[in-house]
Amino acid sequence: MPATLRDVARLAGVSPSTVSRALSTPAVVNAATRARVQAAAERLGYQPNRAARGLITGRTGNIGLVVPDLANPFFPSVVKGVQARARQSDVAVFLADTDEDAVEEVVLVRALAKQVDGLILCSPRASEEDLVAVAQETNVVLVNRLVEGVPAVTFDNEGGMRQAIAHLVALGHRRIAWVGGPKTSWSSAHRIIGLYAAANDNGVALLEVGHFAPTYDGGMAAADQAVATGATAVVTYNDLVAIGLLARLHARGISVPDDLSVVGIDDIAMSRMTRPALTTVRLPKQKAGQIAVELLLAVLDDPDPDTIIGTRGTLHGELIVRDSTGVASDPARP
Amino acid sequence: MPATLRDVARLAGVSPSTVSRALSTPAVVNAATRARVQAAAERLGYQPNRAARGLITGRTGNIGLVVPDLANPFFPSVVKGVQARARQSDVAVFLADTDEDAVEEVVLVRALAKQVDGLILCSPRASEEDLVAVAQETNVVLVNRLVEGVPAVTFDNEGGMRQAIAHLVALGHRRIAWVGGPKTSWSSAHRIIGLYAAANDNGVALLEVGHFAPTYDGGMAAADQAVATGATAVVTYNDLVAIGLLARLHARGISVPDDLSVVGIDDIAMSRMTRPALTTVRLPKQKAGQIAVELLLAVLDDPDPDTIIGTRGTLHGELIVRDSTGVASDPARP
DNA sequence: CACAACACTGCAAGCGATTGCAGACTCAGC
DNA sequence: GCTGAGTCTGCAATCGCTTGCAGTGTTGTG
Repeated sequence: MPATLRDVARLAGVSPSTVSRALSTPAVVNAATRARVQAAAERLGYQPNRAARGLITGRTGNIGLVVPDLANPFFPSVVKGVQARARQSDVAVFLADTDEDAVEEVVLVRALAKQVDGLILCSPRASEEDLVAVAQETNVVLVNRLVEGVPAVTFDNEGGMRQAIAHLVALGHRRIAWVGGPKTSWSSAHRIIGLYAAANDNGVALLEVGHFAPTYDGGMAAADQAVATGATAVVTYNDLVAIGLLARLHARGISVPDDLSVVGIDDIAMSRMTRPALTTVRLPKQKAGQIAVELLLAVLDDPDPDTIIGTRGTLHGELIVRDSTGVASDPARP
Repeated sequence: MPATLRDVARLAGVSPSTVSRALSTPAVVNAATRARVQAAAERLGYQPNRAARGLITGRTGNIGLVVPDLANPFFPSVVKGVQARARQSDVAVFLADTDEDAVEEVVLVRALAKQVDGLILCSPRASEEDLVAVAQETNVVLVNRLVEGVPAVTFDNEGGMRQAIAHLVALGHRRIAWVGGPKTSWSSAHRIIGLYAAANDNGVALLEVGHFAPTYDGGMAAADQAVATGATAVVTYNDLVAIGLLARLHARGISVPDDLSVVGIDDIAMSRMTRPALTTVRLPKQKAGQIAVELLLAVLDDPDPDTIIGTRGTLHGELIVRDSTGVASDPARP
């Protein structure tokens, strides 16, 4: 039913090969012919059949995007960034949600790999070995995870943590608690490194309160332990955790920021809607998605390993001060 | 690099056609041969090339999913449902986000249509005519929107609204405000119908306060007008709007539910995290995604228009009572 | 004016699968 | 023992497009 290359060729009075060239390698065909072909294509509303093209070129024009959990508002933002950038380059994106399951993730990735030119793995939960293996079979770009030899776009965790600590220190905080994310989380591990560095530089005591699910309930679970540390401020793995923490603190009658300051990370939309509104480190999530696509496109055009190693983006966060942080309470008071 | 049909054929000592049949129409080939072929395929890790198959069968094994805005937590839930169900049937899903733009939506749909066997349009913003046109060119299933002759899965808006009103009436409310969604929203239009029906049956005065963006800011904007109606309770287009409304009410020192009760619709994850936690009508969002896939799959298998007309799912909502609703305040008091 | 260089265009061979048609073989029935 | 039905299997065409190679026509140069 839809017009084929032959139809265009017939209408333009040229051979199919000429049509093909006129459309995909315009430079190589005579200007007059090209115009005729383009007019014909236009008139017929010709759209090349992707399957046929893919069959011969080996490229599908599709990319895959794998995220751990769409219900976590962090990821939809990244997805939007990917979508928008991909559309500009006329590539379609397959989306897959792994439900935070590292095993499922690898299975899904393998399945998707066959149907796409490349994959963007956002905050993958899989092991480093698995990721390296996958990266060898397919074109892969990582987001929010760094693995030797695999192109990636990450956030400057250390810088973000430094901003958070500097802010808290300026408010007089000297004992700061850290609520960690999942044990296997790459970003959780790296955030704490930045945190220690900043804490050391500022003479601040950092109190770790363990690992929690990156969710509202995780935050609820962490709250009491965070309070028990005697810290005057707490930094959490992400905003969702901070929001859960806020809820539990309120339930216990602990006032934020009067008794305790809270800082999140991500700046999801919800964070400005809480009471008090959450101070947080804003991560350029959409931007990350966008850059990831650009990286992937670059890799596809030039799969030279040497070039790839260099292609790595680090995005900087920005401290957003809202109402959940205030001057340190007198630790002697309560 | 990957094994092809020929490779399998060579290894099994049969012709490619036999391999093809052994794998996709097992019944038609001799048991012994079939076993040999399957063993060979297994050993080579053979995976049929989708592009090649698609070229000849005209089916891609992919479906497209179009949503207005992933940043609205309602949609990720639907997407998850679609994903999960699609994966079971080994179909991949293309995701597209239209940014709430009706024009962009149609463009995107047309572009996607070429690469998929069918489309799921979730809460489409496009006009009825456009949707009908698209449905004629492609296999389409609608979610949260009804258009004559197009298979769809929708929510029982009337039933949901009845539950909300019944709840409020039981609490003594007799003047109830309605904060509408976007003018072009199908569900907004249908919710108000249900609302009027329920209001009439219960001798309740329904006060409309106009149309607002389906967002937190929309809710903020609507709050003062809702208060000005003198209603003792307000029902909003969705939870996001309710949450924005809650925030504005709090800023104005209006207590919920003491001074005013608030009911949302959707039950997004955020709704249990607000203060007070939001009473709302829970919509089975994931389920909707799942059913939509099943409908689409059914349509693909049997594109007979007569069958299609019948295939229509209505999902029922469930009132979730939390803390934003209480007994009606004495209207004379303020 | 002859010849080389160049710019276009067309032919035809695939890419990897599916499928209609016909040939080969088996087996039952007479 | 021969025919006909029935069961498998293989041949070859085809889906729509890309691309190496060869052929044609044009232009420039000596």
